[in-house]
Amino acid sequence: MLLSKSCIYGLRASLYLASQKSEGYTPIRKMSEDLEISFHFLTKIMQQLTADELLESFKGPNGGVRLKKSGDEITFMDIVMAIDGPALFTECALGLPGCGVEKPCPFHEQWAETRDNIKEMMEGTTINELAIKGKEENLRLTAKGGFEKFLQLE
Amino acid sequence: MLLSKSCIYGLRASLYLASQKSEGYTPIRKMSEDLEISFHFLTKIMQQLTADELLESFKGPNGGVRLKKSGDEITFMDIVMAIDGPALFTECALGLPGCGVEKPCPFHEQWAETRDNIKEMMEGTTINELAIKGKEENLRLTAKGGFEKFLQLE
DNA sequence: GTAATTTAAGATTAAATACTCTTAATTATT
DNA sequence: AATAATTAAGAGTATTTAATCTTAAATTAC
Repeated sequence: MLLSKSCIYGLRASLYLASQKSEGYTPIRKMSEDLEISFHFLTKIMQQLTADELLESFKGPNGGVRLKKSGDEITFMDIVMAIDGPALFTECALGLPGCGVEKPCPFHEQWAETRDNIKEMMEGTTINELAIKGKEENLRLTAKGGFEKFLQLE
Repeated sequence: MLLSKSCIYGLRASLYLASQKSEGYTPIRKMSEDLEISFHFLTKIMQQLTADELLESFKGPNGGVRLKKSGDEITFMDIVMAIDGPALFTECALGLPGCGVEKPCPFHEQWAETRDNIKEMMEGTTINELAIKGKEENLRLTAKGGFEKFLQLE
């Protein structure tokens, strides 16, 4: 699996937040229901993103979480790094410690090129870009429902 | 993590076998010592590759495992598919079931392109190619030692 | 200031992956 | 035939990841 479950949920939740019209906070309970993710598990993931300054949170009635910066300034990679960390982009595909240009494994060359492609793709993709695409084409963020399900009416 | 530990060990062991000069069987015990992989765990992985017809085995004295085909005909992808299966190349990066051209997620386009690159790279890399490179440049298959450690003298 | 709403944090449980141990089956050597 | 060397297979344990439960802290509204 490329990304952990936590990371996948964090990405879905970030797209959800980027698609919200209102500037206000969105309660995690509502997100967990819309996205069909366990509330407590999602809460932990939102805490990680909040600790990493990608989100900000507010306690109490009308509280919740929201993006701390514009969705244009948050990349797919930002979320991946915050939750899964850099391992995917630094570690040897054959699991050898310290594999790199100085002490490569036989597969290093191929993997270094490929993972740089993955990296560039993730760095070049913003969550706003994905959220806009999702809204325009009514794409999915859950097993079933379309995107419109998440658009906050005001 | 891109590949499971089992898959990583399976790949290292396959490169090891591809680098052997002799046509004979190599005992898993010896491989496990050279590659610093637990004997029983490696045995299970070798069983998987044998069941998938990538290796063949022989019991008893002078027994062991060896490549069933030439290392030129076994790709990196063959080993990955035998051990980790196709999930990496078929599943949605956001974990949505049934994500594809008909019912895509917002990230589908980017991921489909990237994973096709990974796929092509793995399909286009043979274990012989990597074994030869490893021998010529004395690269590593373990945390410490160089490749020469594995070359069977005869 | 009390109750309701919400995130934060820690403890616990469940499931998946990684690894180990034991026994059985096969083959070669003597 | 007996012994040793080896893979096969299944059961068992440990570690990691995923998910749940409980309590605390902050904030709002009445």
